[in-house]
Amino acid sequence: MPLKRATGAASGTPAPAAETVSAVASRVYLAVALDVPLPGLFDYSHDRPVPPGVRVRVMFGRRAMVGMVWAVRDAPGVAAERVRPIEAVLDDVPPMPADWLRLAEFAAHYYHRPLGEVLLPVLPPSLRRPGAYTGARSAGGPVCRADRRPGTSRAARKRKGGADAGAVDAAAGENAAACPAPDPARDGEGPVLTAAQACALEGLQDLLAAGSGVALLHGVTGSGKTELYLRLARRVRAAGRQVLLLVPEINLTPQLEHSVRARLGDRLAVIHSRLSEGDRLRAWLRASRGQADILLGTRLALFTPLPRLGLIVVDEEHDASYKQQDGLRYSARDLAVWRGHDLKIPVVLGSATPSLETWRHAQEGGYRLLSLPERAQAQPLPEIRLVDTRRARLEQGFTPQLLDALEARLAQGGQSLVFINRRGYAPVLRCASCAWVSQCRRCTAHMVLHRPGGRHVLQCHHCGDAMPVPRACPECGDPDIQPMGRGTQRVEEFLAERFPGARVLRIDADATRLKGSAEALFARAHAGEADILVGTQMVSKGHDFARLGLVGVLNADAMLFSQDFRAPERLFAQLMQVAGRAGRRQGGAEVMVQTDYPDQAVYQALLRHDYQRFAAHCLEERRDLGLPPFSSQALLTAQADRVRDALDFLEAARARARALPEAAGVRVHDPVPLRIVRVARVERAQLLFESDGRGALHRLLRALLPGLDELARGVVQHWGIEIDPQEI
DNA sequence: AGCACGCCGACT
DNA sequence: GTCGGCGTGCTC
Repeated sequence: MPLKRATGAASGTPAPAAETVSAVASRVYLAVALDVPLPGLFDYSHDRPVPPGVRVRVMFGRRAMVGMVWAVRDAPGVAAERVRPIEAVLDDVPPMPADWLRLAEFAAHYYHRPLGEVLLPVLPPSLRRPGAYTGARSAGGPVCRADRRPGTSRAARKRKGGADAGAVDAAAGENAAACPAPDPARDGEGPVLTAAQACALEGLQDLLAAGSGVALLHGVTGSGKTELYLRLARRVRAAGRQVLLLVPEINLTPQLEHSVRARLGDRLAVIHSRLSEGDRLRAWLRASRGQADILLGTRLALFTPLPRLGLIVVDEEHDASYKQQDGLRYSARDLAVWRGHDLKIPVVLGSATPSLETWRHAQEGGYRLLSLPERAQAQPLPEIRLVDTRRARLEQGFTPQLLDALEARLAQGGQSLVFINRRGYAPVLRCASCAWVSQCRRCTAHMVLHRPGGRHVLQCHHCGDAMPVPRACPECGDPDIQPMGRGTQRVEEFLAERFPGARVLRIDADATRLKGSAEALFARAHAGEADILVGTQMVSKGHDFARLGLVGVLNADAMLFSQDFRAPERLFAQLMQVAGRAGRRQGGAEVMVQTDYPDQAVYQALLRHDYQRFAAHCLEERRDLGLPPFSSQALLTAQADRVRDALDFLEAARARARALPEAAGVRVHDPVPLRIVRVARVERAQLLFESDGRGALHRLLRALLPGLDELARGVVQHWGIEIDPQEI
């Protein structure tokens, strides 16, 4: 053991000489998880054991990193001379609790990623940057950000002096736990429940009484699911426990935050990725110390330590946003169910159109099914009409029927929503005389025409590349280049021209890019400051627009013929959801879906608002084809300069997989290029693994994946594994 | 993933 | 003569 190093290395943590001496005698090794894409843990030496779940600063190669202690060992797993000392033990927050560590361990194992890639990225950013720690305790506030401006860090250091409060960090959680302080004045029960709500609430309370289990709250749009969440939350809190309330999108937090505050008071914290670092850390600390009773947030909020967690609610559980699309590709909904099971606490999944995975569990009795078949305020569901576009004379994509309906609503002073799931002005620009189209230089995709405030720009939605619109065709010089098709901007422009008196408001990712603008736009929509809303799926979720009486859907068919076997399910959910925006407060609402294929099963089910039959139909199909939820899938993805290399790698991986004894019972499909082969000059391909049993699939991956790096070397830039992929 | 080292082309 | 291109190799 390198004695010399023990004294020399203590630069970060000055310790009295005597302590150093005794420390050397009891040198230990800490297995540390680091956020690097390498398997396993890394051993560092230290003078005394440190409990798992404590952050440490270490040197890794040439850079300083924040890692998390996972275990204490008496001997290193690598040659002793390679082991370096811990630079500093970061004690600004208490060790991460055991249940949190279990959750992360499960996620790492299930998604086949190293522990460090789970443990660290899910922490607030200021807790994982090596420079952010100054030794100042983070009690009560924005912490020690030494890497920021000197002024800030001085403030932090000043805080440290007075704040011996920080020394009781660990105790703070328990203190708060002992005295939940709900405001009795605000603890009213809220509106009178419908019979169905009362019945569902009873079921949910049984679940609470039982202490654990999963319930699916299947309620049509406007049936008052939120009201039930609030009542449950109130009960859970009264029992001294915390509630985690997950929503799919950031845009849905303000509305729910408002409801929660109004009914349950201010012991609420909100966590999502658009928060500033300071706000995110403060919310995280409040929740993890038990100072907040309700934590409301998007998928990343799932990884907040909650010492008194008593209930998890996943609203709109079917929503694809719960699946993280980069880094660790976890499903927050699935992990929420796991966390609930692990903690033996109830989990409530809510949706008007549950995912087929969840629906099957509910059908087979694994989840308790609670239904709200009617709207809470006695409003009928909107009447849905399919408008056949095959024989219609379209004006800018609109049928005369839809235009008439818009006009009629305007005359009545009602609000309408035109839904088109395509942002920008036009999806492609085309030359009238030659074959030129606005192709992205770096992707196998068209560049989309955008007209922000009258300026014209071509923009690639896949790589973000932008360029000015050419005045004439770059190929043949013809000045006649035309936008083809339409997106939200063009629809907005058309409607403003067509209905000069109407106030048209567009809400999409472009209009809400700036911080706070989404909230402002939604506020205007809610306040009735718009007669016609034009929007993408962003407007279709969760919002409760009081005067909205008409929904028109353009271009729904685009989703109909996707390669993805989940496309019909998603289209149905999407349409049910957007239809559900209409007529929540008053009757006579209508939804018009323009389509070339009115006979398709999806549309027919939609007409009848018949989720159950549609789900049964889909499940039958899935069962016949051996698709999820009747099988488990994993996707091996590869990226290379040329798709040929990616395919070759996947082919080799497939050959290797098939040679393994673990391949029994696992279907290994053919490698295929992705539909959009090239994005940002990188070409992609994938290989699907499928198995009727989850265990067999994971055993094969466990045997296969460790060898793939070797196979990939020099052939592909990157490869990855995605468990339970949502898009294929 | 970073971040080094390491060998071959166009510039102050 | 150097700055710098990114190939490949390592990180407890």
